[in-house]
Amino acid sequence: MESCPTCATPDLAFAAHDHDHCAADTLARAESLLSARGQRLTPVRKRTLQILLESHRALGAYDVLNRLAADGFGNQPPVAYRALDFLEEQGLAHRIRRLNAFTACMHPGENHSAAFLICRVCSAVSEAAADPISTALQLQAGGFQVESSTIEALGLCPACQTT
Amino acid sequence: MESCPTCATPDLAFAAHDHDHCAADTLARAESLLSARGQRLTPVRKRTLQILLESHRALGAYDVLNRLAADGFGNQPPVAYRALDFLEEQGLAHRIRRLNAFTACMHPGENHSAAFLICRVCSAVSEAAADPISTALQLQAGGFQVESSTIEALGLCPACQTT
DNA sequence: GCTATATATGTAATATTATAACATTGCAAG
DNA sequence: CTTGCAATGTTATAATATTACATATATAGC
Repeated sequence: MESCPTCATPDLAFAAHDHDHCAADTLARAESLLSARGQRLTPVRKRTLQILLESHRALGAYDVLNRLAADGFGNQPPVAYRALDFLEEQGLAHRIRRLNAFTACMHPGENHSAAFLICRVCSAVSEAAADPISTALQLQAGGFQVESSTIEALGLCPACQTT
Repeated sequence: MESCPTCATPDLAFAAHDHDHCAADTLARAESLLSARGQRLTPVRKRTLQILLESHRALGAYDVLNRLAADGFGNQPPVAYRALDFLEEQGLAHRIRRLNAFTACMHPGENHSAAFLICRVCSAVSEAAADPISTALQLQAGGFQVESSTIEALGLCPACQTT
């Protein structure tokens, strides 16, 4: 599947863009990735991903759960957590630890460790390239062997700095 | 106050060392810092810091609370959270988001943004210099203005790689 | 020393986030 | 088909965190 040039912009989340297209494109890429892996995007999982894709924000598991329940799925926590955990394992969603919340991955299939930029004003969450940061981290870590890293920045997105 | 050369070793937490000395030294530095700032290290706060300083691990707020209660302090969550929040504000403790837990700061008074190395085997937590990592992060962040960052690595400490 | 004020602590109640355990359903390979 | 595994539903509970308000203690100003 071809990657959309607009959607590949690094801080897409903070820029005006055709969001319907952005979400649809990401969902399509997710479906294709999963089928290539022999994994199933079941109704709850698909709906969960769609919910996350509606905005470039992080949603709490219970927010997701309420949405799912409203759509006729189960309304107990494991329903949401299982779908979210699945999406995370498959690299289609990320957990934002700072917020105890989840956000859709905007670059599914790409090398997956990401750094997150969280705007404290508009709550948008954007992914930045983590590679240079991870490299710096492993360097500082010395003899410690890094297996997975959490890199999250809280601050002001370009738009919210001026307002 | 003079900094202890042994205690200043970067991955102290993972190395064998005179821990009583390490803890006492850090506590003394904390007291001197606070008094210079006109802040009070009250009994609960001091005890909380001592509890954190007993090991190079992160403790959950409720673990701390149980210890405090056993020592005759209040046994409701705010008792622990307030002490921990105070210590964090003063740069004497850090919250490890990945673990929903807290750890004593081993370099109080120094430039206070840190990166954490968490050993998944022995649970030791060590601080690494965050500056080079923060620099890389701000660089990748582009127009986003980073105000505070969370940098945590999960992996294997030197000792646990060999065993 | 007193007293007023601000700071800190105690406590009750509750909100929020997350998991364990087990029953049921439904798809899929043989 | 049917057997087995993956996914979902549901109940219950654990773990983490905050709000709100009452009480106590320290300190500065008198």
